[in-house]
Amino acid sequence: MARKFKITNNIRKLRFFANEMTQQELAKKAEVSRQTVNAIEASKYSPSLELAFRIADAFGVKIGDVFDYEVKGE
Amino acid sequence: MARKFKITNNIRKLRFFANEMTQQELAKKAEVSRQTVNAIEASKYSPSLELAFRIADAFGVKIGDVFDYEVKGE
DNA sequence: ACATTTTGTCAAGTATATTAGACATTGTTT
DNA sequence: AAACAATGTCTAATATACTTGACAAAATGT
Repeated sequence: MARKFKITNNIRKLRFFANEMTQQELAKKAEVSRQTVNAIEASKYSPSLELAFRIADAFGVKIGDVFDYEVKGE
Repeated sequence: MARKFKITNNIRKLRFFANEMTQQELAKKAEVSRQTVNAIEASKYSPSLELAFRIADAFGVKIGDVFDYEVKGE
């Protein structure tokens, strides 16, 4: 019955540790719009796998270091 | 100017090592249609991050063990 | 206090992922 | 050879991601 997953991310923390990189800068590095970065950081929706990779790349980390997922309820 | 990425995957190999698990079975485990599994395995398009996580989960491995990406040219 | 930057948010449009149904092809089993 | 399972592929519909433009709110700098 369609287990539900919730995807979480550490974008805020990663920006902080990257000398408080701005959403705008991240957007530029990942070649995506600022609004999209904002929405993803706020978990409004989850990105495509492609964008997820580009974001990880912008921080120089692995995709698993940016995004994680949890199975909701069991 | 919009670097191009290509996403690759090891689904075929992972199915093989999982006792030749069928696309149908993988589809069921990842709660996705068989056609989608087929298309993704053949790199016709890349999945959503959510589905990428579910596929990794179906094999009991990390997302980076299923998908990888390469920067095209440079 | 004023100006500037950063973030949050909305709406409407475009692009891409995912679906179901159907059928052809290939490989396997009897 | 006939039956069956697995894969490949197409089409049309629906869902979700992503875009631009614009404006308000919050934070930061002078």
